[in-house]
Amino acid sequence: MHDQATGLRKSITSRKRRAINVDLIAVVAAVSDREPCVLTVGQRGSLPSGPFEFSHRSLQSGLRDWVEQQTGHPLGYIEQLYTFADRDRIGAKSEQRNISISYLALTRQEAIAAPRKSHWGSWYEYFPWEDHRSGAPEALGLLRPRLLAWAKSAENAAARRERRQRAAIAFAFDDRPWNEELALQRYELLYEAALVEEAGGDRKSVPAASVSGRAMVADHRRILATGIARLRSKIKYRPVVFELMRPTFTLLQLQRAVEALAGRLINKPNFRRLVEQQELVEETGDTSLDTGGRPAKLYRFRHAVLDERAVVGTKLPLTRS
Amino acid sequence: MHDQATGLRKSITSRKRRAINVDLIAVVAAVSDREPCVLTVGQRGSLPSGPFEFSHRSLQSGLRDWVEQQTGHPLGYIEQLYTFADRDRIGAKSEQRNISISYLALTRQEAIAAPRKSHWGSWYEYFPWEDHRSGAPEALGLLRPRLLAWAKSAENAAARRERRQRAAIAFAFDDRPWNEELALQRYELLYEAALVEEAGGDRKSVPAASVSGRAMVADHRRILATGIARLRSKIKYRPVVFELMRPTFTLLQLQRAVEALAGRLINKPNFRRLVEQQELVEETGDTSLDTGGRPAKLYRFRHAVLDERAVVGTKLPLTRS
DNA sequence: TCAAAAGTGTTATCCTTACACCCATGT
DNA sequence: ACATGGGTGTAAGGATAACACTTTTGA
Repeated sequence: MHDQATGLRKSITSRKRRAINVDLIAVVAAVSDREPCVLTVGQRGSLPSGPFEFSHRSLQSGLRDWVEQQTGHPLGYIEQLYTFADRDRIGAKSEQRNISISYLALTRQEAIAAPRKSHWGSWYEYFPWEDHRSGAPEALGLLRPRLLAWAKSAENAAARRERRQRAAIAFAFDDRPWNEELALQRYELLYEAALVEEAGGDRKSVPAASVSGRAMVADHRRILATGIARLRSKIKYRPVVFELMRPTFTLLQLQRAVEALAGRLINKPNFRRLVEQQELVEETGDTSLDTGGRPAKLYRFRHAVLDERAVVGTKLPLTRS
Repeated sequence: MHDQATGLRKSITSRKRRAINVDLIAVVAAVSDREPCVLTVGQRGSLPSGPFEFSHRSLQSGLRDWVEQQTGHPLGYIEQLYTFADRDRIGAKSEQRNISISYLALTRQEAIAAPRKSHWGSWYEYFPWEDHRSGAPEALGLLRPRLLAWAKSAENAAARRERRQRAAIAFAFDDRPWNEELALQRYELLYEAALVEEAGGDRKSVPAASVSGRAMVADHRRILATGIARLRSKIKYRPVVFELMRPTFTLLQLQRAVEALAGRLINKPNFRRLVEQQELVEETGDTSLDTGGRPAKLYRFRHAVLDERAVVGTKLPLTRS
């Protein structure tokens, strides 16, 4: 049933075989304990994906089918990320045009039915420089001189200054503030500077995986970076975190989840006020005892807010540091 | 050169003819004097569009090619809007799958080379309820009872309440604040309530065009609504208005442009402070005499801001009303 | 008793909003 | 003189950020 569309790839228009293939690809995110995770398939780190086919009722349902088939994981919240095209030369007589439509999906990790060959990995295995919850990560310090060297290696003064400035903004050099939403720009910069494996070139120029992060197949890591950046900006103005939470949770659990996504720490009292004042949650009446300290009130998401207003925000009270 | 890919549409996999067609479609926006405009082609109101083809170097360059070919208009700033799929039944033996990748493009109206069969029309011809610069528009008052009637006509009490509430939020009933960013939700609601021509059904249920707006081909008006909503939210946190301005401009001209896009009035002193304090512009040293009053300083956009920081905002100091 | 986490209160600061007012030009 | 638009100053109110502090449990 799933390969009705493959005939398309065999159509011939001239001497060269030409085909347009439409792929659906998903960044499936969850938060486990305090770690933000992404779902991959296979050994080499691929995001779940598959061709859009005639049997699919819609793009989203096609995506759901593929992810469920490849990982056994049903998807809840889905939003589109970006569509891009690549021209792959497969052989001398064959040229393939790939259109990839990428999505961000949010779930809870325990909702896994049958893991099959799928794997949950922390975001920060792929992007070690993105986790600032315990201060600036070591990877960032090790990347800094290499980025500066890359900037210096530009041809003329203008290009050097421009590279230097882009790196400084994205990676918060010279006492600039860290901006967690620039995850995509940072990956792109590292790619340009050939500091990640996917950029090709000689292996020796790429730092160890603990610094440059785990590579993924093709441009999947770039798509993951897109998803992370999107989610980090979205949690600030839409109540999407709740898609990642269990039905009931404590406020600190909620805070830890947001911190995991943002890769930064949040001021506790201010975060609680923000959440409560926006009426995003309501008490269940129960308390959780397994907190390690004083029992905490349990809350649930007030789904009604989605109807009540065009929600404007869950802004983050980030700590200055 | 442009029809190499059409062979794809003829590939046959079973008894039915099946084809996947990838279309590129553009919302091309400009601001003329005080009116936000969109570029259409043909008599019936179509957005410029065409199939993505093998000869195109990329999706964006394919889009540029089509728009330039159909309207004679070169594009500057482009951003992707959304990708969606539709299943069109063309005949008994033929089924067509259409994937449309939509874009928002910004230009200056005077940049037109040769208008051909293209036409600039005001946004508010298509969406008369969206222009609140002279207070709540008449169309809104006329749509209100029909939306309420639609809400009342739902099957059960829960559905009635839900429709009522959605309409109230989107259209600012019951003294709710008007939110210009909900342009898409408003169009979708009117479509659902069969108050726009595209929804089909009997013509009599649709109000006059001065109330329900000018229809467009297929789902083009929906795509236009998507573009408007995106632009209205984007001007608040990225300096994209400048793509629509002449190289030099007065601050009031800039303000009028933003007001045209937002469909709302802005407080003058606060707007000026905002723009200046964010260092988005610099004086040219010249002044404009054709203002009808005291000569105004001319400014130009400081392109450097794009490099200096990950620009966070041009928030709008909207007036309360 | 102490550690750990829950939870509250207060203050300084900045940004937004509203509004009042003066300036320079053409008719 | 006055209409039109350019341009500045200020003050109230709300949101944010920082931090000090109390409460309740388990070990």
